Amino acid sequence: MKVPVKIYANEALLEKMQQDRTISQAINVSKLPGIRKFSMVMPDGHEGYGFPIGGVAAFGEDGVISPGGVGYDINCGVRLVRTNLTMAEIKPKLNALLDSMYRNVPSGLGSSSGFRFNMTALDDITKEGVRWAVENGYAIEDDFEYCEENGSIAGADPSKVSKEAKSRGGKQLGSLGSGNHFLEIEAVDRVFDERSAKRMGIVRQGQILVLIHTGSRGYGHQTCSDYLQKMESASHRYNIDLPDRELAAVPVTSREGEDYISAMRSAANFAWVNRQLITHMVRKSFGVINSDFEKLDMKLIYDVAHNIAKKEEHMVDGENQTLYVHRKGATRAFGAGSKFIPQEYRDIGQPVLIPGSMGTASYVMLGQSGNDTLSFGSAAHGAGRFMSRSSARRRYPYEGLMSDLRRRGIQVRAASTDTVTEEAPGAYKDVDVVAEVTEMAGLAKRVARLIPIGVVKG
DNA sequence: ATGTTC
Repeated sequence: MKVPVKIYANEALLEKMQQDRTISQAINVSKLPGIRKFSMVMPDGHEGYGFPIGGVAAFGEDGVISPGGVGYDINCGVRLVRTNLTMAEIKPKLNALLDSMYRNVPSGLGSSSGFRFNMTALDDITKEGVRWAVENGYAIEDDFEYCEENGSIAGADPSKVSKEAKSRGGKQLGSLGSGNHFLEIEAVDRVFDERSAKRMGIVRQGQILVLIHTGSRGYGHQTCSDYLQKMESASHRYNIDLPDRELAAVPVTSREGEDYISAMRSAANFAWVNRQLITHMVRKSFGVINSDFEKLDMKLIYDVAHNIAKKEEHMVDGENQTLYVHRKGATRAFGAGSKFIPQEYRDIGQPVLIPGSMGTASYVMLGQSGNDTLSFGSAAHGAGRFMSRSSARRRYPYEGLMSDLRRRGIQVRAASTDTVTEEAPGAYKDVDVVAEVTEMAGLAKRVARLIPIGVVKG
C-alpha cells in the first residue's frame, strides 16, 4: 500500500462493508501509482467493478487514470428542481402528473427518446454540454449556473468516442434508463438549516421538489467498455502493477490516458444534457398542474455528478498540487468559499444531493469547510446497495411491494416489474444513517430531508 | 449502470 485506506462509517456500515470486497478493493486502489494521501470509502460504500462504489482516490500528474475509478455510467448524477407547490395542491393531481411524466420521459432498459440528433449535433452537444441546451431552447440561463462544471466540462473531445458509443447513445439522449435511475416527486419533510434552505428556495415543509437521477446511458457505458479494453494491454505496456485486472489504469499523461479523459468528459457532457432534456420534459409535464408551468418557479437548485474523475487543485504535503480526483459513487462536496460554487451558494457551501432508494427519504446537504483536507472535498452519493439484485427480487415480490408503497402514500410508474423489486427500499442501506454519518464525519451537513410521494422508474 | 454473456 502506498497510502492508508480511510473509511468513513459507523460500526453498522463498516460491518456491512466487511461482508463484501469493499475494503479489499480500497486496499487495491491504495497500491496504484501516484495516489495521494488516502484511498477512501464514503459511508455508503460497497463493492464495485475494480474500485469500490463510494470510492474516492486522487492521483498526481505522475499517477494514473482508471475507468474503473469512474464507473460504467460516466457522470451518473442527480439534480433537484424546486416548485412553489405544496403537498395539498399537488395531491389531487398527482396521478395525472405521474402519467404525464411517464409518458413524456422514455424509461426502461434500451429506451430511446423522442429527440433525434444527427452525429454532428451529438458531437456539438457532447463538446458543449448544458451550454448547448441553453442555446437551443432546452434550458434557461439559470440551469447552466446551477450545474457542477456548469454542465459543460471543458476538454471534451468526441473524436475520442467510438462510433458505436455514439450510435447507441444518440437515440437515448433524453431518456431515463433503468436500474436505480428515477424521477421522483418529493415533499419537504424536515428542514435542518432554515437559512441555507431558503437560499435554495426551500421555504416550507410540504413544499414539492423534483429529483432526477440518471446518467450517460449507452454512450457512457460503451465508452467505459471501449477504454477498459484498450487499457488492459496498455497497463502492461506502461509496466503498471495491477493488483486486480479490473483496475486497468494508464498514466494520466499517456496518449491512452489523455484520450480516455477526453472521451469521459464527452460522456459527462452527454449525461448533463440528458438530465437537462429530462428537466425540460418534466417542466412541460407540470402543465397538467398549471397550464403555465413558468408560474411554478421550477428552478434548478443544483446538479451533481457522482461518477467522474476531475482535474482539481488540492493541498498535499503543504503544496498545491494538480490531482485527478476519481469519485465513483461519491459526490463533490466543496465547502463555502470555493470559486467552483455558484455565487448564490458561495457562502454556504456546495449543495450535495443524496438520493435514497425508491420509497425512502433523500437529503439535501452542503459541503462543509475543512472537507478539502478530509476527503479532497467529497461526500456520499446515496443510500448504497445492501442486498444483491437477485436477492431483492426473491425477497420482495412485486404486488406486495407495490401495495406497501401505496399504503405509505407513494405512487409508482415503472417500465419493468423486476426493476421495482430490485430497487425495493429494503435492498438498500438506511439513507438517514448515511446522511448522519456524512455529517458527523465533517464531510457535508444536512439542510433538508425529502420524502417521495411519486416515483417514475425505468 | 448496460441492446444485463458482442
